[in-house]
Amino acid sequence: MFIFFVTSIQTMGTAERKAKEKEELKNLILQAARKLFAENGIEQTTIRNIAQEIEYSVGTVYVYFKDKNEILHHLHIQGFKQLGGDMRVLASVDDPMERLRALGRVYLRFAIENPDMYELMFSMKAPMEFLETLHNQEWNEGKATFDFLRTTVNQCMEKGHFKGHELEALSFTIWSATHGMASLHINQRIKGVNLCGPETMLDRAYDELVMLINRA
Amino acid sequence: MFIFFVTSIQTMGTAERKAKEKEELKNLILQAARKLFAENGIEQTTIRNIAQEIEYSVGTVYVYFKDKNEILHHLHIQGFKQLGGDMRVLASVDDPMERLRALGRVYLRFAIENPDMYELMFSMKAPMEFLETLHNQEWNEGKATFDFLRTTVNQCMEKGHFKGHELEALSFTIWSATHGMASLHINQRIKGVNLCGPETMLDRAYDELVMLINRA
DNA sequence: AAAGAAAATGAACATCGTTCAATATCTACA
DNA sequence: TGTAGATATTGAACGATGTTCATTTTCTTT
Repeated sequence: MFIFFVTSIQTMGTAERKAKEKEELKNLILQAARKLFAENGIEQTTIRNIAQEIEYSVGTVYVYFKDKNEILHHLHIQGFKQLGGDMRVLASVDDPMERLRALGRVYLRFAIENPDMYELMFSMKAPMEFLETLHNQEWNEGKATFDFLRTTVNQCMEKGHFKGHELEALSFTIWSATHGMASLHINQRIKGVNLCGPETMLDRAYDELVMLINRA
Repeated sequence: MFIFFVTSIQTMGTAERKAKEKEELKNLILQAARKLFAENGIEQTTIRNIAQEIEYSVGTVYVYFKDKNEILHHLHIQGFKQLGGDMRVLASVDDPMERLRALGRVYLRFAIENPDMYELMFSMKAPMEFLETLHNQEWNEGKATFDFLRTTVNQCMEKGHFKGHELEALSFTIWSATHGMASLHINQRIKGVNLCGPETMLDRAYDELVMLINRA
């Protein structure tokens, strides 16, 4: 599919080096973007800020990324890699019910510690809009994360839990409940609704969910 | 605190009329904003659009509203009034468990039918940021809505359900689960995760939640 | 060393929310 | 009824944003 016009034996060496340099700069942009996100939030981070951070011009950023959505999409993938890593730690937990309960706590901790990243992954339009510009591209990151949950729920079922429930729908319900807590917390919708601190409320609420799940 | 300099007997009449006219124009702006929201979405709706819709200048909008956040906050209140009205219909349902189950369906239907309004009410920063600019102002809209849920859950407890659960935390958990479904649906995070249509998935997932609740 | 390819630049454009001096309209009273 | 003062409305202008692209700079090959 790709045709390279090779004009000499040495050309291939420099071409590889150039490709590596391009990749490095691309990563440098993403790294700067992520740093500025963590420092000032996504909304406050502009293309000009990113360019200034890596000491390149604005136009250069657009040489390496089609638009801001593509940058956000790449960071959204990085976020899923981090969350995936956090979740894989639980692979060592043998009892599926215990793993399921721990999974939600890992998920919630990730959301609380990386609120901007979480919003990018599960709320913002930008990364999904970029996904739509690609043809036939599916949301593999979300799929993989959900698969981990579904597999765990399935193992719970095999052990006799969740009788009468549907695997797919129940997994989605559990995801929804946990995501809902994270979402309401990040979007500051807990404030004013209860008396205790929002993080305490999250822990208590998750305990309630666990109680509901344990019964089934 | 407010001092009116009244210069004649008739002054009060015209002052009232003026106040009413101001109120009417304010409502006209909100009405136009809401119409444009429904037509083109919140993100695509600009102050200039709103001004053009009501055939006033841009500056006029800023005479009646401090900034865009204030407009969004007013519409966010309107949304809660509508949702509150939808929910109050269920006051006639005697059995609290039945009312609780129906409450979630009403909530989900509202979210699906008014996605932009829902986002404004439960996700966007703007209305909460405006709330913070006010002095000592709490999120009364959210409180009132949550109270309806908490009251219902409390009545369920009085009938012997949810033994061992905490009222406040369990209510929040149920809200989270339902909100999570709405949020994932509106933010297009269901696509690609499952095979069936997203709305079918929502119904199935809510049924699973109901099963969990019924057991407790 | 020079020509051609590749990379980097930053001024310029359209649009956004927002401001405010200037203008237009209306009100109250002689 | 006419006029001064209050009130309401205007829209050009500002700064910031994402984005584009003709131009310039740098690198590569011969």
